[in-house]
Amino acid sequence: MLNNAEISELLKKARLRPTRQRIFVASLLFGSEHIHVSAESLHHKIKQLGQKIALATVYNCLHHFHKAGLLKKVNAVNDVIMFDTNLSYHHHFLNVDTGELTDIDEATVSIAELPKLPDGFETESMELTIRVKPQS
Amino acid sequence: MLNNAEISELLKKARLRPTRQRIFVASLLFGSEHIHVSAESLHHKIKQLGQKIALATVYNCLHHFHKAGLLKKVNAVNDVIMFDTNLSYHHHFLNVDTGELTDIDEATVSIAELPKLPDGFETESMELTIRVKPQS
DNA sequence: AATTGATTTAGAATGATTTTAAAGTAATGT
DNA sequence: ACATTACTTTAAAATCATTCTAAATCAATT
Ligand SMILES: [Mn+2]
Ligand SMILES: [Mn+2]
Ligand SMILES: [Zn+2]
Ligand SMILES: [Zn+2]
Repeated sequence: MLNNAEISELLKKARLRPTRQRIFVASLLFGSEHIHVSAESLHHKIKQLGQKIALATVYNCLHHFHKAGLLKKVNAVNDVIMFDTNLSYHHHFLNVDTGELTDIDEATVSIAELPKLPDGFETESMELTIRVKPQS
Repeated sequence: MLNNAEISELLKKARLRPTRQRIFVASLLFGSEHIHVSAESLHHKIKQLGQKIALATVYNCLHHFHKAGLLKKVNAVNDVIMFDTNLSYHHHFLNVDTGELTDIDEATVSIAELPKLPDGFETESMELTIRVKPQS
């Protein structure tokens, strides 16, 4: 629920030119509930809303937003890269049928022990994915 | 370290015809340490060993072995499907630079609490991936 | 308004995987 | 053994997500 001026401001702070396309994409991503999108899913949503932005631009946009720290890249699912507006450290349910991701409330998971890393390595990120499917 | 007769037996038990190609592929996968392979990496290894099996056959083989419960499919990494000869429930280090997977000893991780699943869903699998990179 | 460098875009290219369809082979019955 | 049958292998084409190319457009700056 941010207005265009606010979105422009947000983009400028991230050192991204507030272009027509970026403003529209950002309006779909930020300022409301956290969501998970792929380039394709976002492109579909844009078309549904009667706008026309090239698919390549959506890819560019998502990657730029990610580099700028506005989006988190989530483990690919079914060969599709998902981006997450929830930047905090958290885990996911993954619907294996649809590929849909749902955040897991971090308070409900606790990892008690962790193994030591291989020598000379450091952790980049850590994610628990619980793959779920409709009860059979 | 299985001989061809043992591998044939293993394939028959899995209701897979013990063809020349499957026997060779199985000999590379089973009977020694647990490994993680992609179709490409396995195909490379086969060529290195002076054998010639079509890449499509390697794909078919891995998928058949997976359906037969001989291999576990691990989350895709960098757009590449990895298969795991370690069938037990376990977690991985993922080298984000190379895509290489390493098993985490299950005894060194413990997940203390888990969230409740969405209604009508059941867990298919659960995996912790610790992405690691060379220390900077 | 002109310049400059970034951005957008359609379309081509890429790379992993899957599909097709034809040729080859394992299993089964005779 | 031989024939039959069903399954498997293979090269090549197709698919699909993503990236690249190069020309057109645009935002920011002078
Ligand atoms: Mn793919
Ligand atoms: Mn790809
Ligand atoms: Zn999330
Ligand atoms: Zn493993």
